[in-house]
Amino acid sequence: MDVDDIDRGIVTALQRDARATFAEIGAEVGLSAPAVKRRVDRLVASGAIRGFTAVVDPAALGWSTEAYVEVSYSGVVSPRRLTQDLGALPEAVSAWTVSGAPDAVLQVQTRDVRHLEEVLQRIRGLPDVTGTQTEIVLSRLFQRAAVPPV
Amino acid sequence: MDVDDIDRGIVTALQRDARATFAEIGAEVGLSAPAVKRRVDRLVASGAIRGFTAVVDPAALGWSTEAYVEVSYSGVVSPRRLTQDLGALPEAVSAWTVSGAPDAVLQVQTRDVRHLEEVLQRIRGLPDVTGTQTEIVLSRLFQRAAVPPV
DNA sequence: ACTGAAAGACTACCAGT
DNA sequence: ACTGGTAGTCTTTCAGT
Repeated sequence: MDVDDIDRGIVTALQRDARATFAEIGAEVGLSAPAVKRRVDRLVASGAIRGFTAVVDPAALGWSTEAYVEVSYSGVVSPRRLTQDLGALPEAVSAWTVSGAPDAVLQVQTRDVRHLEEVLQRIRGLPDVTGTQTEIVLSRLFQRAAVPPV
Repeated sequence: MDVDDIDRGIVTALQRDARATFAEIGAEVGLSAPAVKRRVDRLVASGAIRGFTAVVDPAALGWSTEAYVEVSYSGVVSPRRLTQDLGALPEAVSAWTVSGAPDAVLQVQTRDVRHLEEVLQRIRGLPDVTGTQTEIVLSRLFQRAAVPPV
């Protein structure tokens, strides 16, 4: 599917405020509200837009500790298997494989350090996991949309 | 400010679909639409909800390469300074300080590996930066809301 | 792209605790 | 006083032309 400049403008507007009305977005990109809706529907259907979500302050909801955990496995582990095993952890926010030494990196959000410790024990208890290395986030400097605006 | 179970339910609903109507959210948590709107306004005003954003597939918009960059500085650098310097990079998605060796970790999204290389050179050119260590993301296993649902 | 019907948002006001 | 519900009005959305 091809994404043109108007589509990119719509995506930028929705990244800034996912609850903006179609009329507001239309005013920004020079389109009528129905035309915007059609494009948004198309972007969602094609998968370019995966969804719309609330950006939450974890601390305000009692989740004060965040960490990145590098997980090492013995032998070869498939991405599918990693997704299954690590995705089963409710505290896991995101996971990915990297070009470096660890087999996977995991971002976890926990209520406190004690809770983090408990999660780490659960990870180390997973089959074939040989070790973890954890970096606790001291402060989140900034956090913005995953795709730079046009 | 105190956040009760109904607030947590509203946040969960908005994390799942930030464009849900107040009536839909109300049906889920057992409240009328105006009552939901009042709570959402309060959650936004208090900062518990930072905003609403579209979740985008970077690859579909031509941003195919993602990496985590550990940045080392000479001497002591304040978080304010880090936010300023690293936040000035358009390709920077997020940055944070950690308990380990690097002074800051940076998540960057680029069009391709060549673009990433160019960003790394810009980072190494920042004042007092002594070095970087980069891990390219091979595959994103999963990505979910930053706060586990109730 | 325009129009009409349906749905949603928002404000004001009322009731119960 | 605080929290939620109801009603009325205005805007937005969406399926027809």
